[in-house]
This record gives sequence, structure tokens and C-alpha cells, in this order.
Amino acid sequence: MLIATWNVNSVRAREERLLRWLENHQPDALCLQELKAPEEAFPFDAVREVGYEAAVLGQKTYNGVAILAKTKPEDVELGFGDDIDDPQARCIAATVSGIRLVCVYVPNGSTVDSDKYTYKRLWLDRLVTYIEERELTADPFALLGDYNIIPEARDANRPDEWEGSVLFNPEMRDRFGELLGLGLTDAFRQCRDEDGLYSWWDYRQLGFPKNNGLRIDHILVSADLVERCTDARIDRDERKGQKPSDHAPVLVEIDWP
DNA sequence: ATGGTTGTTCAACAA
Repeated sequence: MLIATWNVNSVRAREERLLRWLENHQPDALCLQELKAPEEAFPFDAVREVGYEAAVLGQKTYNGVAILAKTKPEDVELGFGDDIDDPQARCIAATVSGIRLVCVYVPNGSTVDSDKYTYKRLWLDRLVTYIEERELTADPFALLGDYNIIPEARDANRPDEWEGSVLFNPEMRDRFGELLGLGLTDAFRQCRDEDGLYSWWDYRQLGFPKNNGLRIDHILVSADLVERCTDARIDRDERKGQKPSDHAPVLVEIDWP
């Protein structure tokens, strides 16, 4: 079973690339972030024509998440379902082939002294509560998405330039560790230990040609899946050519069922 | 160099 996550940075601007990518890679499930479109603008028909059903939580202009799969996503849950009124579309969950998939677009946080960073912290608190209350780590479970967290220095080309930022500081590293503490494992690192592997490059300053990137898109998996992870990769070829997203897809192969 | 690029919506915001 091949599962993947990709921040597409507008599903409308990326529709053709998305369709070609699905045809070429044939993942069993793909989690998308930053649709930047309401549900009614999602290309359900075009996606169905290449063999995928979609569960979508859309939002006008910002955010928006979706889970695409070759079989219809089951038991879809939109948002955290907690008592906080939050208009930002950043979390969607569904079951595919008996694996609970949670697709997240973690807030960026802007700057550490901003209200947006306060929201990022609160949002991560709510994510931990969401996982705990549903006891998701007890069963086959994967948490995929744009975490907006650099887990370690080796996950940045120039870690010194990011230290202290909203993506890379002691608190955010602790938050990533907290997720691992729930019983999750970074499936990408389970398979790939080398440096220089990134999932995002700035559009500016020749970020991609210089490989000045970050690994901020992650696939964390529960204990019963981690031992079955057979391969992982980042499709950096998708960052090439005309009008790519600033993020590349991250893929994990699991021996399942 | 508080720089540069992309997307959405329409001058500004977010990343």
C-alpha cells in the first residue's frame, strides 16, 4: 500500500499536475493540503476520471485539506470536532483499507511573537487531544501532512538560518517529540537516514536549484505499521518544470494488509 | 539588502 502527502498550494492552479501525478504514481491514498478553494470548486469529476474518490474539507482562499483514495474514503471526519469554533479547514480524517488516515495542515505560525503562533500552539494541543481521545495510536493509523515543523537540524539545508523561527525552535521540536511520544514513528526517517532530503523549497532566491530546502511534510505511523514500512521517498521531480507547488510529495510504501 | 516568488483576490495577505 502506497500512501502519500502533498501540499499542492492551490488545487485549481495545480489540477493538471495533480491528475498527472496520480496517474504516474498510483498511490492508494493521497493527502492534500492548501487546496485554497471551497469544496464546490474541488475537481471531483476529473479526479474520479483518473480513478480516485475524494473526501474534502474546503475553504475559500486559504487552507483546505482532502484525502483521495482508489477506494471511497470511509468514516470521514471533518475538523477536530472539539468545542472550539474554528473556521480554518486544516484537518480531515478517513479510513482507507483499514488504516485510519488523518490529514493535517498545521498552522505556519508567521512569527514567534504573533497571534498566529499562539494559534499554532493551541492547534497542536488540540491535535494531541484529538489523537488521544480517539486512541488512534492503538490501531493502524497514519498522520500525514504539512506539519510546518523542522524536526532536526539535518532536516534543513541551513539550520542556523531557521533556528528560533516558528518552524524550528525548542518548543516546536518538543511538540514533534510529543507526537512521537504518543506512539508514532517518522516513517520517512525509518527508511531514509541520509541528509539533504527536503520536501519544501522557497520559490525565491533559487531555493530549489540550490537545494536550500526544509523537510516539513511528514508521515508518522503507529507501531503496527512502522514495522511494515518497506520504502519511503520524496518526489523532488514534481518540484521541477512549469508552475510546481513549493512542496514536493512525500510517499511511504507499507506492506499492508 | 526587512530583499525575493507564488496564489488568491483585487491592495493585501499568507506562505
